[in-house]
Amino acid sequence: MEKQLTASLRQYEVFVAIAERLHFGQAAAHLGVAQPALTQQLKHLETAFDGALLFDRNRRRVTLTEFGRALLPEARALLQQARRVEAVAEAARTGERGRIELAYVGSASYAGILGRLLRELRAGAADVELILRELDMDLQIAEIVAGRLDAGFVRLPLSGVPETLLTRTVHTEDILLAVPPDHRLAGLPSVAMATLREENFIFSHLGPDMGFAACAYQLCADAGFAPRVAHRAAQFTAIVNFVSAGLGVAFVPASAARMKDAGVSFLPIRDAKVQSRIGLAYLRDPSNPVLRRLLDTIEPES
Amino acid sequence: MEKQLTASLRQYEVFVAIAERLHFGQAAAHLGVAQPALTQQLKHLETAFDGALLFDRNRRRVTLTEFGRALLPEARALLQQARRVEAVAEAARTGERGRIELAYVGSASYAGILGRLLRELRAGAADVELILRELDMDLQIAEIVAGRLDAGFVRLPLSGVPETLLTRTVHTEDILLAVPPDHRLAGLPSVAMATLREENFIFSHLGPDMGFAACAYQLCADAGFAPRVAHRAAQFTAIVNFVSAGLGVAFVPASAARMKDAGVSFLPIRDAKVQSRIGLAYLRDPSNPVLRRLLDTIEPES
DNA sequence: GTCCAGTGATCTATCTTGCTTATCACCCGG
DNA sequence: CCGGGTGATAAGCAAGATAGATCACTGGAC
Repeated sequence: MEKQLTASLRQYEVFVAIAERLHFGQAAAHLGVAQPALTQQLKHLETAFDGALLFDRNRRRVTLTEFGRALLPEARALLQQARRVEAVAEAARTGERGRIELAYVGSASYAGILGRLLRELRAGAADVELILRELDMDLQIAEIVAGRLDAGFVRLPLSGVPETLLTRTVHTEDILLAVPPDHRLAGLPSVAMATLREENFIFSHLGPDMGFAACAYQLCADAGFAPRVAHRAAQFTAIVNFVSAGLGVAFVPASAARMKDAGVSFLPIRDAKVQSRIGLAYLRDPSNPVLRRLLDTIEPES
Repeated sequence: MEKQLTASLRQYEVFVAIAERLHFGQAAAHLGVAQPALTQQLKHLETAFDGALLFDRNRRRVTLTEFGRALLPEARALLQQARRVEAVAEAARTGERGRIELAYVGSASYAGILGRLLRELRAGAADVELILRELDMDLQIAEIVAGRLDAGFVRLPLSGVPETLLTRTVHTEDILLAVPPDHRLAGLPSVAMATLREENFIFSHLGPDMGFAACAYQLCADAGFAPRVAHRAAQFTAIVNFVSAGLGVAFVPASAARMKDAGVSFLPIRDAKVQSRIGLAYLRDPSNPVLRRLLDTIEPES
């Protein structure tokens, strides 16, 4: 049980108010209380300091004692810090200040999500510490549900996740077909899904019901066939490498086409009815004010 | 009427205590109160912040929310400042810290008073601001009585001063006779008072009942004559100059003999029964803790 | 010298705050 | 399913804070 504080903020407030005016009545008016309250609070403060007087009260004139003069700057600093705490509290409460921990799937970084995120977070002169890491979407979901991660950018859709896990689309892009340099389709301005029925496909390692793979399967299903999956890879960089090596063709998000890798062609799909969406996944009713503010900023109509 | 503070030191104290242990019971024990008090105080603090929760209380485990985490360092700083105020108060109360305004008569500076004063004030790692000025003793007394000066070094004795003005002797020294180079006594190892009856004297401008002049008159009275005062001057430097010019002889404190001015001789007085004393003059029951401490330091038996 | 306006201190009643004890509600390990 | 551990809640009490009325003293006006 450590040493207790003996004086209260209120008492310092009274002390400083009197010291600034050297007049009990005016100080009382400033603090919005009756004058006897000041006499009493000040007396308590003096008692806390072993009875040492802070003011000489000559009935007619109030002056600081040397003791009071020595204490005044420290008391002012204390009040300033108290106001600062409350200001920080207000900022932290509204999410203008604080910490947020986010993750993103690798392919989100191609889409310019991260730069936009930083811009959103800094909006309104906010002072937010951002902790960011790349993580596969299945791990992200586990971390978010476990409360170890505030939110994460994933490829939609999700499936088989708790209903407390919500998502909000933040980016939508077309799906392109990546073909090797020597492929029969290479060089064409675009392709139709129907012509792909017999192709060998490189797919993500994730199942057919989540993320980008779900969109890819949907494209094929819309065209009336099931894709023949020749290989699987975890990242689009790897998938594009596979395509480059001639092992098959692959659906990739448009942003992944920036990788002009070894002559791989990225062809628009004329009759694609789905696009790939990147979304922010988070738990319903987030307790982190920074996340709440981010969600408000991203889509104010919520 | 400015913005009021909404939370008390106690509430921050409770918040920090809980945050440091993440356990209400242990925090309560640390603060020396029962556990429900913490629940209540914390709730008050949260209410003050618009109801934003500072902790997640899962019955089984208490964890800081992001909001609480953001607030914690500021709250710690606030408590630290509060402890600092109390430490400064303690130092100021005991006079280890603060300000003191002193004066001294010019002749006190010869006697090494000022260096000693500084040493006393710095004793015990004290942090004291010293404001020091040279001032004639009559002005010093007026300033001290008016409360514009904490204390002053003067030549004793005083007379005609309020009985609330006390003095404490801090230095005692012999009185010497200053004679011109061509004086009949110049070069003698010492003089007797009886041989000075017919001399012309240079005296201080102050009356015969105060300070050094009082001692000088006493010397003559003890020898059975009244000195013939040929000239008066305010400072001993001027007096010695007069002597040097051959206008007369003068009594001076031994410390003034350091001025080896133009061949003036300073002769011990064989039969002197009085010495000159420098004293610190101050008002009874000084309110300035630094002065109180100085008085204790100078003469602890008071 | 006397009086009066101004100002801080004091008194008292009332209301609020903070604490305590007792008890409840809930989680979790055995 | 039970029992230990933990935070929340409830009720009562003591201390603290405030308002309003009044007192007591100062210092200037005249």
